[in-house]
Amino acid sequence: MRKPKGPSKSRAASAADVARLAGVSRSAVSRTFTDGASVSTKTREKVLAAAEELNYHVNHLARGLSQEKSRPVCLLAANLDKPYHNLLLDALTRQLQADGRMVMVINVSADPTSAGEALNRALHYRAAASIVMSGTPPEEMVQSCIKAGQKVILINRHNDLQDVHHIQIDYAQAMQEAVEFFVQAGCQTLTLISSSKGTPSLLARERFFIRSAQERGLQLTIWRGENTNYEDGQLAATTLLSKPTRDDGYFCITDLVACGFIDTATHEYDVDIPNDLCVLGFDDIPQASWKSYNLTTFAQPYNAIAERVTDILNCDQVNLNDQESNEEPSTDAERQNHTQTEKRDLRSKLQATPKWRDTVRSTESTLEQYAEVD
Amino acid sequence: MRKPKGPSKSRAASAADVARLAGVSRSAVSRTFTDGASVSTKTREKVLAAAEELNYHVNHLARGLSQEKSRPVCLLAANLDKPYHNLLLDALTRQLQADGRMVMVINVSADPTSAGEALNRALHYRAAASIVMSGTPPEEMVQSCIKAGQKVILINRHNDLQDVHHIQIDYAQAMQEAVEFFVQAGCQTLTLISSSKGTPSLLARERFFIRSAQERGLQLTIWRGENTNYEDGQLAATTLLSKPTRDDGYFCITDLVACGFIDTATHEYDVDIPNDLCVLGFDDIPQASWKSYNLTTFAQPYNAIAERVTDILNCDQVNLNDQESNEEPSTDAERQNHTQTEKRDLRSKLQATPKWRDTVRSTESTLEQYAEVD
DNA sequence: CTGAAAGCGCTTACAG
DNA sequence: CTGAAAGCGCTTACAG
Repeated sequence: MRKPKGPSKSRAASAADVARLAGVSRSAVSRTFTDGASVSTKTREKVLAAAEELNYHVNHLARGLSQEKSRPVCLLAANLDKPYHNLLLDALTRQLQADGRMVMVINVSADPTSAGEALNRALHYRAAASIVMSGTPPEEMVQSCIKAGQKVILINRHNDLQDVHHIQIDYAQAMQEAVEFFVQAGCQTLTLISSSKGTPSLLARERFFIRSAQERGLQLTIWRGENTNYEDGQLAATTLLSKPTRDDGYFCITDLVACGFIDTATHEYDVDIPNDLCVLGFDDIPQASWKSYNLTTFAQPYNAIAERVTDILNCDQVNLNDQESNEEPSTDAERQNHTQTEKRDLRSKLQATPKWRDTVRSTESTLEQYAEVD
Repeated sequence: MRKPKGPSKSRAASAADVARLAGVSRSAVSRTFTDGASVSTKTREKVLAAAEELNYHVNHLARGLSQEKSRPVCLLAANLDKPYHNLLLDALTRQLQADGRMVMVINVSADPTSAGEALNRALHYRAAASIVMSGTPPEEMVQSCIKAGQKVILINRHNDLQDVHHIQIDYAQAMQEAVEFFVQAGCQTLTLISSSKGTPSLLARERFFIRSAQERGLQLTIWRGENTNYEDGQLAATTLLSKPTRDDGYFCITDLVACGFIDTATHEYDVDIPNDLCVLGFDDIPQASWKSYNLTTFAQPYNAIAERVTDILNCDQVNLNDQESNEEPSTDAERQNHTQTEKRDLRSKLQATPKWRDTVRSTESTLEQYAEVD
């Protein structure tokens, strides 16, 4: 009930206020709230009491001016209405928070220039890092960020930029397993339902699927819709199932496409999956396990990706572009090698794991081989 | 190729650097990047050129120390893997960004204490506002935020806290329309499938639905699952459809529940919707329109909510808790009234709009009355 | 362990 | 229109 005196001008208390009330220097206050700093128990308690009374909270905005760790991390995300992106966003925000990071999410709309604008914002807020899970920022913006001392992490979107960190899924193995699924189910002819969007991960999945199908000597048709959404799957079904002959198996490049394909196949073409034909998806979105779909698919390693991100953030390894490094200079060959190795390690860890469900005809052996993981 | 001299210590350029290069004072630099400030064209151009060369970007972290507008806004969100939350998050981040705000998303997990921790973070980062779309932060934390000069906005989660801004949907009307749907479809007995979670918006929907059903003299059963997810809908179907007699209509408190209910009803109980029974959902998540569900539901006014939020952020109306206001003092009655009016206005604007689809038996008249909105 | 001082980058009166 | 100066809140050597 009793109101405390003093500047209640609805301005938050500062370290100076606390110092005054506790009768110590502002350095002492600062030390009390700094992890490894040396303060006597007595001082610390006085400070803590004063802080409590004034409802003091260290201003991380100000702290960020000198400490890199309390600077924000930017997350460039798009398609926030799509399940895959949500799952990744969920995993990333959890992990980054647990790591003590403040994460600012930048919604990168379909507008192709917005990724650049987002990176610009990241620059303005002195982000410790920019994590790109959607969009393709222009190369010069990425370079600006790196020059400003920022780490840039690209998730599932390989390009040839120097000095950026990449986190990628090993699509080669997943696509090989995908083809194997179809083979086990007795499929001879396949259709790959993809998109002409041409994002890096789409292209990678396509390439490896095609290669694996060829290796297995299967006949493969490729169909590409505009996007990778439910509607694209519907259109694929309408187009492909009207043809005089149907294939044995259909690999949908995303689960969303698979859901649309299955719905139209089932409700409009009276197709019985997996008896008439086999369907496979990718992403393991929640809907894939819904009864109407029960889709065999591949789960992205969402949590592993998120852990990778914090690993990268926490290694204060000198930026690769710091050419005039004053550590023991290594030869170009060695540097190259080290980077190579690191990339390979990283890649080898992130595997998409198969989720066996009922849209591919099963055989006992495969069921065993690909037991549900969790 | 040629490297510029100077401190390329991978430290970003500061206003001082720019001033030096341009041969002007740092005030001039500051003014050049401040909207209404007065700088001569000549100075501005020199500054701009120097800034360009040094790749200078105003440090918003530092700016936030004195300017409220460039301070971040915090968004407390949970269930980032659920469609409703994604749609709202999408709308909010878009709108806030368009308004020039930096938005930091805090993932409030199921842990009940995490909402408080999140608000604590908001305090540390001197957020201009905290927007709560999930979780129930403890009252004292909310008060701390407000005392620190922060605006607190609660979305769809009414409570009795003073001085916080509320954005709410008018569930009364939506629930009345829901009951009307069932009546039009010829239903006499209804079941309300809800959850025992007891969040404010759930309770409000329940209350108004019950009231409307009573007004219409319908027989109503209430069933509550643990949550409001797909699995809860499945369990509801298993439980309710095993009973000796079934009701005519089932109102699912969320679309996710409705999807689970429909899937189990269709695939396990061989129910034909809407001929055997009618189903209604709430939220209009993307899956509601998928062919397997084609669910009649109510769309949350996502964009209107987001616009409301920025409206609140941009009105610099003195905080309501500033009791010793030095404006012309108004009577308590007047203040009260004003707040009331504002709340009513706000509420009247945000309506859930019905989306007519095929899970309720239709009659021509209702089809006309509730034409698809967009 | 502790305090005075300089520094991080900005903005905003205040004189000119 | 312009610059010197004080202020926003913090941290981090530097002496003691």
